[in-house]
Amino acid sequence: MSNSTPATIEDVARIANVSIATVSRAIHMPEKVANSTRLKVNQAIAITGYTTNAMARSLRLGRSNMILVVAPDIGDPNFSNILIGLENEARSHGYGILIGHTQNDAQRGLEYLKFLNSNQAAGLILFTGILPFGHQTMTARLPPSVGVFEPVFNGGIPYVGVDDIAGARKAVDLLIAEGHRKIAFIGDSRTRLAYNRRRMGYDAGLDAAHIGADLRIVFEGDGTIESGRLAVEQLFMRDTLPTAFMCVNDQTAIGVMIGLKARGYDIPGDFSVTGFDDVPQAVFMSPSLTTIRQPRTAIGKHAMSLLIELLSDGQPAETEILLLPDLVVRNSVSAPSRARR
Amino acid sequence: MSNSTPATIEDVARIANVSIATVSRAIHMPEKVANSTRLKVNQAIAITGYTTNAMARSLRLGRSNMILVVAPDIGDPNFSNILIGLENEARSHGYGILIGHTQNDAQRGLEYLKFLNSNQAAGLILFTGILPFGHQTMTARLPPSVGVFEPVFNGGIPYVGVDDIAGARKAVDLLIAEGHRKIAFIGDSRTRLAYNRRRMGYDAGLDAAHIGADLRIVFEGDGTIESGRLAVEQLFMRDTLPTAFMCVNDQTAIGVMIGLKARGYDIPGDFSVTGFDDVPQAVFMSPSLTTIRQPRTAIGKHAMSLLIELLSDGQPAETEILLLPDLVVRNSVSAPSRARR
DNA sequence: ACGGAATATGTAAAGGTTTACACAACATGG
DNA sequence: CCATGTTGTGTAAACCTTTACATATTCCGT
Repeated sequence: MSNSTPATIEDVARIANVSIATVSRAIHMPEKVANSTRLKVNQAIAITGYTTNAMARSLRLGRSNMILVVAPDIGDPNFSNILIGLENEARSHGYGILIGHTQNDAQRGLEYLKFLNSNQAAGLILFTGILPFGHQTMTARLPPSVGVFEPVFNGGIPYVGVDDIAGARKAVDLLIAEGHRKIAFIGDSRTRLAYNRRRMGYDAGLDAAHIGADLRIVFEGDGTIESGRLAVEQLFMRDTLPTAFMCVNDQTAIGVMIGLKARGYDIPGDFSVTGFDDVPQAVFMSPSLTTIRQPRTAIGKHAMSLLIELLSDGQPAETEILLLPDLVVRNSVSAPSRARR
Repeated sequence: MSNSTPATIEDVARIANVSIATVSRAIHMPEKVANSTRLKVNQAIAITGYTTNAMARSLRLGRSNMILVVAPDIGDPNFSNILIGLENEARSHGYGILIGHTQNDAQRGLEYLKFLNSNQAAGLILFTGILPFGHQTMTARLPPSVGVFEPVFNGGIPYVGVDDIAGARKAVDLLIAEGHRKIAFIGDSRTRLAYNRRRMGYDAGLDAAHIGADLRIVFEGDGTIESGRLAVEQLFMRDTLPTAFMCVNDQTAIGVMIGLKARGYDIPGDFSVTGFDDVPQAVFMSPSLTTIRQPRTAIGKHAMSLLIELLSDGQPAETEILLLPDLVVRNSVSAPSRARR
């Protein structure tokens, strides 16, 4: 019993006095075996401590019960909570997850492609634009896949993301409600889908409040803290100062806050600032950052359940799932100071 | 060639005009096959795009090339960088990693134990005290394992951690060098190894400077932000105020800073504060937190390489690897104010 | 009571790999 | 030139599971 080698289905069959086929059926199609038999088998399983050898099973079935999650950066604070969502959902459907990170290295990506080709994963969860998918040959063999945050190719692969437009709209609406009319938008790269969508939310919000767009206070950058700080510097060299900064992400917002504080301004007394993402440190900033929270765990959950659906049906129910992000009100926003209003 | 089903060893054998055994040998024991044959096989592999079916291989070999990493909390900011270290090392030795998190739930832990029993992982990386390892029967079947941060059982399983004593010593030495003599120690639970070790570093540092221990300024807590804040409150109810707070971890230090700021004190003007861990937000605090940095990536790397060694040799070269953490000097420490010195 | 369906179980093949063993070819030393 | 060793390759078994097919049993309606 406390043998060193794990029990096989044969051990169970011998003890239950049935064939191995019956044991397999008792486990996977319980309704197909007689009650009495099922009982015997279950007892034998309890005695032996038998667990199905996943490798043999996968080999026979031609697919594994593992799902590969490939992300560019495991250390990204956005990642871990999504992972939790992914993992919970996967486990509850009998799948395990396997994590790979490419560090944006094409070589790495290729390795994972190989991995997939050797049938080691039944499905793939793909974070924003990672794999060197130029290779048409490779993509042909890709297992069922789901993207996270942004669509992966032109076609085919469904994805789960966040409704950036609606999220950005919440931020800009808050600022407008507080009385701001001159709201700067500090973005990252125009090549990024998130930028364009959040910008659309920003534009729509201004439009709805009949505030004309002012391109002098709209910036591009690269989404880093430094890029936020730089945007502030540039703004102060011009003549049109905003009363609020709406930032494309929290990193940028943090940079903006640093820049403003370095110039001796008070937040939110002199300027209001909003972010997007709600990274962990947002709450530790002083003032704590008002931002739009990515529903990370939910994103993970949805992405995985979409993939699992794909795995069984073959057809995606929908090709795009956009989750609604929440506004998290903290202390970086207030009414504009009379002086500069 | 661009077939939908992946190529098998048989396809390669047919094209190279050899037996499948030779193909296998050409791959895994290249020195055992003739040069000419190896060439033919390699060409055939290139043509077919063959990759070994990992499941079949694992089944045959009786072990997988996957390593399970079990952690209580994937979202822990300490975790991701360790993961990077683990993953890099694993991949470079042909292993993949597989992540499970228990969320401190015994049921979850049990599931992973089952997983291990079904031979799905060749080895195990275990973060601080996670699995419900009371079950002696279970532990008997555990694959080669390595702990991270703290030893897992009484015996047997080697681990990789950080030299807490030396790390704490660096912090206390810095404070002493700055001129502090009344240094509070804000700990978490005495049941935790890290607490005891860091406390030892603290004691040793005071001792070396011939400063008598003052138990009125030594606290226990639970390692959370709130617990740090609470310690400050308690201190102010007594009469013996320190000039510096040495905290068992960054969370506690953050709490201490919040508590002190809430009372209107300036850091480091009125009080100096040190942490331990260097969590990501440490640098974003104001003032930024002087702390002891966990060499996270290195910890991951060492843990994995120890495990891989175990996997091949069976015997651990050493049973404990302690890495030296670095002091990260930021802005939360200065000389004590004259008034309270 | 009989034919046929429904139910329950067993037999055996297949999935892709590694490796013990067998065998062939060839080299070496006497 | 034979005995022996070395080198390279092939054959076939084994790893553990699932499932198509065959077989045996039971049940039902007529």
